[in-house]
Amino acid sequence: MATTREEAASLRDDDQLVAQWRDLLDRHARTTCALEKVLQDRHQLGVSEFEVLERLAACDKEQHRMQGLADTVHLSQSALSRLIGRLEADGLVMRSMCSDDRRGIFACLTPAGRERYEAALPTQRQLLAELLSD
Amino acid sequence: MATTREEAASLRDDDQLVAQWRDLLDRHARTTCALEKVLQDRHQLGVSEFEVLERLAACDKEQHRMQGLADTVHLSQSALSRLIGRLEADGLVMRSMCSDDRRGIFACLTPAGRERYEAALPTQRQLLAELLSD
DNA sequence: GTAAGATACATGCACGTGCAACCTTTGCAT
DNA sequence: ATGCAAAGGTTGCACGTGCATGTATCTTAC
Repeated sequence: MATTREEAASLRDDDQLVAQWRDLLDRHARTTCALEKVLQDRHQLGVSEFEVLERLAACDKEQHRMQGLADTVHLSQSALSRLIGRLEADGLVMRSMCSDDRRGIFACLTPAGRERYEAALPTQRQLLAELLSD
Repeated sequence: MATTREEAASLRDDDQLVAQWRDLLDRHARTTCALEKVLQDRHQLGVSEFEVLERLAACDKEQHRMQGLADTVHLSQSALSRLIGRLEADGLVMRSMCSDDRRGIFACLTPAGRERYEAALPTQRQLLAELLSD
């Protein structure tokens, strides 16, 4: 059967869209998998854990709310709550109340947390450089 | 303290690398989350399920081995085994032996599977178009 | 032909995640 | 002041995933 010019164009668009989508999936899977392994092996940290530590390390003085953190690392509220729980159990972060809104909870790095983050940092950057360059 | 020109350049590289990484994470999270919701709501399919159906629908005659599928959709072998199990339980795919290598297992679409895939296709493409364009 | 190693798939298990339910606190309306 | 909805955070639960293991089959070397 014949194909009109418009249909052909729309097919090309579709193919290009799918290619873009698969490229995104490929990149994400490769990078995340590799990072997960190396961070876990060398520093006992998962990818999400590292991302959270990075946000906390960024603005040192500022305290970070749970909800805000959850948004920036694309985790559900509950996932972040437990993640912070794990980090706290490992002595890497501390929870503290915020006095002006007593519903809120602040998370901040402990010295051990900062140390662990800084140890893991070069590992992560190097892997990113390898895998995102192509 | 002073910063040499080389250090400054390396800092810029680092920032750019991190920006690229976060952009990847952002895009992936947004797209995957939205897709997951809409595919689940409207077609009772997860993102991975849809991806597998798409691979199966692509070359209709050709039979697909489990391992090959696992690689193309970035799932572990066990994850794919169970995913095919779910699809099979839903009547969307069929497993069949391959006679030349009796370790291997073929997966192929059932008519119901093809129907479900084709029903979900426009939904997925439209969402991709919305979210990947920016 | 047989034994040893490799490959393909399935399954037990531990773990991280999202959703929904819950509790506390806050803000707003009356 | 009081009641009521909304927001922040935690927890019970179900589910999908990866890793390690188990079983069957294929391959290679002797």
